Amino acid sequence: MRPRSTNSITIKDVARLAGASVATVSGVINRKGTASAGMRRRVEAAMSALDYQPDILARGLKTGRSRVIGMLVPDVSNPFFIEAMSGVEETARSRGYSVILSNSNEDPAQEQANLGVLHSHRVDGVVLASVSGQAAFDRATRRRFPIVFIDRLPPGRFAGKAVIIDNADAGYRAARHLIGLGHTRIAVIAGHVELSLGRDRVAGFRRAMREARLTLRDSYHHEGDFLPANGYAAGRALFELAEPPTAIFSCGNGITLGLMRALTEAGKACPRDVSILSFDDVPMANYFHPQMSTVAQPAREMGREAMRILFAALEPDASEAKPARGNLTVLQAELRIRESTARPG
Amino acid sequence: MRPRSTNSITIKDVARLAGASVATVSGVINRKGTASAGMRRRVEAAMSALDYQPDILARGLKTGRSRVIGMLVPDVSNPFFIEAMSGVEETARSRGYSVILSNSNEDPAQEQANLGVLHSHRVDGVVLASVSGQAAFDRATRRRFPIVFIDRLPPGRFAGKAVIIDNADAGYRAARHLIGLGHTRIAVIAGHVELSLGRDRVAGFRRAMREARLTLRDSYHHEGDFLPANGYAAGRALFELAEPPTAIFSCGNGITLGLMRALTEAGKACPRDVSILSFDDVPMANYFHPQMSTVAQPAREMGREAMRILFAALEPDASEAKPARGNLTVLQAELRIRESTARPG
DNA sequence: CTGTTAGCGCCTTCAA
DNA sequence: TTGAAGGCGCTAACAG
Repeated sequence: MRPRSTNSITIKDVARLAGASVATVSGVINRKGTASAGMRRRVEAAMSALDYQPDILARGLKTGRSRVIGMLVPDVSNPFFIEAMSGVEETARSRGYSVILSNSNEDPAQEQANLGVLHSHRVDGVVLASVSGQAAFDRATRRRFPIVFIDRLPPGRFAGKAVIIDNADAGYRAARHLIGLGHTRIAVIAGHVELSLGRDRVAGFRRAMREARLTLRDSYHHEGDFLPANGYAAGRALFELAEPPTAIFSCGNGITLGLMRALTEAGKACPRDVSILSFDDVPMANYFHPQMSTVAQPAREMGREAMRILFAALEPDASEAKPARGNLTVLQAELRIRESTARPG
Repeated sequence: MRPRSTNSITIKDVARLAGASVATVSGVINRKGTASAGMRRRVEAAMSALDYQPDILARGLKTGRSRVIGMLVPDVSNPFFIEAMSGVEETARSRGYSVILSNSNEDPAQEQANLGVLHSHRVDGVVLASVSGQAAFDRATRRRFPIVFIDRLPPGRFAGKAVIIDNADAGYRAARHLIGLGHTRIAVIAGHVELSLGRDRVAGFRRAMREARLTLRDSYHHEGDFLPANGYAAGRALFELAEPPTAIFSCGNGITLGLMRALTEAGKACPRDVSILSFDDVPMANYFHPQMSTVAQPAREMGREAMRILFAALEPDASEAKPARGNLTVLQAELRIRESTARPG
């Protein structure tokens, strides 16, 4: 066995240099306030002289807490998850935690495996954007670390904690905006309708249509996943219609990308020929043309909130304990109207 | 002290259920091949029955290896780093390692702090896109974990490992492309010229200009950082010139974003009024207009390569040991010509 | 106020 | 082929 690198300095080295015992050193590290001022100063001097860093692994072995939390997302290149991750990381670090980022590649098996790895690392908690809701949740439950779901709710009965947005409302308001502009031929490109988030967006959308006594023709309704390919295929089909829609609601940023390409290839212009309302506000997209009108999810805030909930479970005694809300934290999406939506030609 | 969650199952539980000793179980976990076939089967059955996951922290304490590597970048929302990180994560996972992602926010102090945290977590190695080259490297050296630098080279004498691209060549080819198109009034918006990567891009660019007997006017040369604000400011200045450039070389994707906004506000069209050649190929950008001609860095490959180098240092005996190259791995950028560059009006 | 010490879960000699 | 025991660095009793 290869020993730990020999020049790694331990609490013993600090104790020796400071002329104290390891317990004393440990005490000042953890601010137990049980050491005299003089002693504390000597210990602190020794620590910085040696450039000592406590071994969190060893500490974790003793305390049962690793000070690491895991974040597991389906797609690390999706700006939405990046933004959420950024919120998680920022909040975690402010409390002295680190984040292991894990990618499930939209693959349930991968998700299972990664959950196992996170367990192996004894993460104190996990923020999970799940691919395969139910299964993951069952296993996760057994594994016994707190999980906060984000963005996607596991199907079926769900008793865990989650931070999501009100997708039905978001879909509803999206439709209202388009309808208010005067559109009647409105299409929707949905993502995974097996996921509640996918279903809800469409449901809210349909409700607004119904209220306005508008019908959503079958040919104006596409389903699939959240990837550009889906948006592209749907866009092509839509633009080839004898009577194409004058407005399209795209349920995800990936879908929108594919849709934009289809639009270009069809020789159409947005919003002149067709209005496009997208989900997810991708900062970068606002530098290009047309600047997208979007239903913006507070991604970073979702990450922060998920961490707050996790901490509440991890450190129930922490001062800023939140009043115990329900298990579901529902954030509101926000309509951001820019250039891509306009009155019908 | 709160004990480790009581239902966490250990190697002892597995040994008991399998009717073996912990040493035997440890042997089959680590494939030492020292247990009988029957025993091995019993142990494996017990492990899966109990859904046992070895405690990597405890293992690390013993072996001195955490099976975690750290990745520290200046800006997690920059697609370039995301892409690189993705390559790192993928390669790490394939070898049984996890990745702690850390954000220095372009702040040297933050970088120092995070390096300390990573050390505390006893990461086996670090992939670092450094903000403050020299200082970070000094401290890092003392900390004694292998570091592979990526993208940015620390200034001054540098003896560590790094994966970068040939920035001078990239700048050279960028200029050649614009010159070949017939442009003579060519501007460049540089990033941090304190960083070698920033300097080199401009140097290569200038060389090509010189060779073509073209001059780079002072008013056509802007410096700053890699953020959109810089691109925006430079763009405004450029477009207000009595004789504005017909082509602009932007040294980073962030710069390009700001530049595009300035372009729009100036009422100009690309490439009709001005050609724009950008650094960094951001996949998303190709769905918008105009599709960007770019000098594409192999970001994901840089991440992968950095991990390979790290593994070579971590596990020198691994079969796929690379022939010992120098410390610097230089990848080539690739010119991807799309719509944003054309012959001058 | 400070020192001694028993483990946390695991891996690895060393004996049997 | 298997079992017993020590110790990695740290924290928290418990003694002094």
